[in-house]
Amino acid sequence: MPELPEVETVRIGLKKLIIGKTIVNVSFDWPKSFPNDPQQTAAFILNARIQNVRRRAKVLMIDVSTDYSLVIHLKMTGQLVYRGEQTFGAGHPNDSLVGDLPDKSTRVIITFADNSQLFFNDQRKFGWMRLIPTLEIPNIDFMKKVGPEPLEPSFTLQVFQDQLLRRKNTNIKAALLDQTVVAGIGNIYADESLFMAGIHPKSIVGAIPKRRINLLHDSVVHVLQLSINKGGSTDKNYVNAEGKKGSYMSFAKVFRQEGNICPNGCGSIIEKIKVAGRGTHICKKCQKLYKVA
DNA sequence: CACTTGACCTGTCCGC
DNA sequence: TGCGGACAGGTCAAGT
Repeated sequence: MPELPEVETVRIGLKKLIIGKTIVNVSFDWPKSFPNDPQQTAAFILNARIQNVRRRAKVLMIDVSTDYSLVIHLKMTGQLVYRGEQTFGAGHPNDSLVGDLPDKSTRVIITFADNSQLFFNDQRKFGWMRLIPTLEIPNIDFMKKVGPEPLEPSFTLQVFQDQLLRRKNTNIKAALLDQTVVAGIGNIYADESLFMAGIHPKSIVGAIPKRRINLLHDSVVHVLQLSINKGGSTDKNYVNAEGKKGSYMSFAKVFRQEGNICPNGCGSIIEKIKVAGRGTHICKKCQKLYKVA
C-alpha cells in the first residue's frame, strides 16, 4: 500500500525528525527484514550521523555520515515511525494508528543518541531495510531497472508514451503497475488515474488513442500530487513518520468505492473486478475499453 | 523476449 | 463460537 505519495510523505516527515541525529543502536528480530551482517552493521553505522532522507520510486534512502545508506522498502504493510522527546509520556494523537512501540509487528529499532527511536514495523514481513554504500545504490538491480519519476519535470508525455510502448500488448493496468514503465504507481493510484482518464483497466496499451494516453499522463501526475498534498492514503496500515494517517482515501473516486454511485454522476455503480491479478475498481460506463487499434 | 502466475507473510473477514 | 479459506497487494522468481 505504501505507494509513491505515502513513501514521499514518510520521507518529508523523517527529514524533519531525524536529520543530524546519531545512531547508537540497531536491533532487529526478523533476519529477512534486516538482512545485514550484525558486525558490519555495527562497524558501518554505529555512531554515524543522519545526513539526508531521499526517495526513488517506492524506496527510501537514509544517508549517514559513513557514506552508507539504509535502503528501505515498505512493501505492503511497512511503517517507519519515529518516537522522540516530544512524544514521550504524551500519549498518542487521535489520528494515530500506532500505540506503544515496539509492538508485535516491530522488526527493526534504531536508537539515537538522544534516546529517540525509529521503529520499522511490518506486519506481513514483506518489507526490508538494507545497509548499502551510498554510491552503490544506483547499481542495485531495482534502481537500474526502475522507470522515470512521474513528478519530475522530465516525465513528459513523450517519455510516458515511449515507456508504454514496451508493454503495448498487455493491459494498461499491468503496464502502470510495472515499475520499469513508471516509478511509484501501485494499486490505488493506478485505479484512480485510470478512472480520471476514462480508460478501462483491461484496455490493451497499444489500442489506446493518443489523446487518452495524454489524459492518463496528466491524471497520473494530478492524482499522485493530490495525494502527497493530503498526506497519502490510509487504507489499513499506512501511517506517516509520526504514526498518523493520511487523508487521501476520503478523496478517492473509485478505490474501495465498490457499491457506491459513480462520482461523475453517470448513474452507474462502481464495481470491483480483477485485473492483472489485483482487485480493481471501475465505473463501467465512464471508463472506455480499448481492445483493437 | 513478452507476459502471467505464484511465493513471500500475517491479520481480517466471510460463510458454514 | 470455531474454523477453513479467500483476500489484501509490491516485487521477484519461475513458468508459459
